[in-house]
Amino acid sequence: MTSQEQSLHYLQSLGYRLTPQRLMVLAIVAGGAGHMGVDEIHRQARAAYPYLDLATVYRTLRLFKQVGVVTEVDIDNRLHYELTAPGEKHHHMVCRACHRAINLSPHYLEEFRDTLMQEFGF
Amino acid sequence: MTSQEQSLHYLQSLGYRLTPQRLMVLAIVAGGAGHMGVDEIHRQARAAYPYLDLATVYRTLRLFKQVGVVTEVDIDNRLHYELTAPGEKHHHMVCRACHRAINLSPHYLEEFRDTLMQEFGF
DNA sequence: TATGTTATCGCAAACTTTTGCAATAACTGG
DNA sequence: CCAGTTATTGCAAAAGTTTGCGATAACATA
Repeated sequence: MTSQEQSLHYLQSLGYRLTPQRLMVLAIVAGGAGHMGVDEIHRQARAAYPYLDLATVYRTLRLFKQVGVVTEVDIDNRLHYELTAPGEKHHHMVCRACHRAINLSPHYLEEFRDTLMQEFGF
Repeated sequence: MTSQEQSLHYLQSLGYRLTPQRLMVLAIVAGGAGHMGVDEIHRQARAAYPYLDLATVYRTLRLFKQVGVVTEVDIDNRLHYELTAPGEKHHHMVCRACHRAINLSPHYLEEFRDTLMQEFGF
């Protein structure tokens, strides 16, 4: 069972219905690399499902976030989403000047964490 | 010198201008107890300054937040602001996934920044 | 105090996100 | 498999927030 299927089962177990719209949005977010803007998700979804409404995308993503399937990130005043990776710890850094977001590979974070642990004993 | 006056001086020292609108917004946020919604700030401000525009309130609060005079909080999909607790000279790092916050002393931030500059050319 | 420069303002419009509602489709139990 | 229940959808509109632009006012300099 893929992690996508797990998410869907989880939704169902909570009493939510499995709709084509939800499958589609999940697939797109899962397929994208890193955080995706709502607009981009909508655009991609409409390619295969032309009548899918923006409001539905927003509602779907809000639901996914609520149940923990997806993580919400605010980038330059716009909502972005990415699959929640239970095992993987990766963090974002958003440049305040250019608003570009970068994913920090664990390497630098670990280096940084080591420093923190030395100092604060985390 | 009150902490309000300190904030104003600080703004000026950064090259920002002191306008009646800014004085007003600062006074209102300082006067309110806890988080205040943008709407409420706007309403109160207009009582004394009828032509003050909502957009100006938004811009002012964004500026205050940027320079650290004020803290932004998202409550039920609406922006709220409160005076930043005086004396707080540390930085926060907030994990967007788990929402845990850690305080950083400037020293480690600088060290971390150096690493980032090397790698990403910021 | 007068003058020049330019940050800031008000206004209108754009943009992002949320919400109300009637129609539809997903699930349930028979 | 069928009918009933109700969560979900699409649409339209509202609500919240940001932005472009010309006019104005704050500050610096003399």
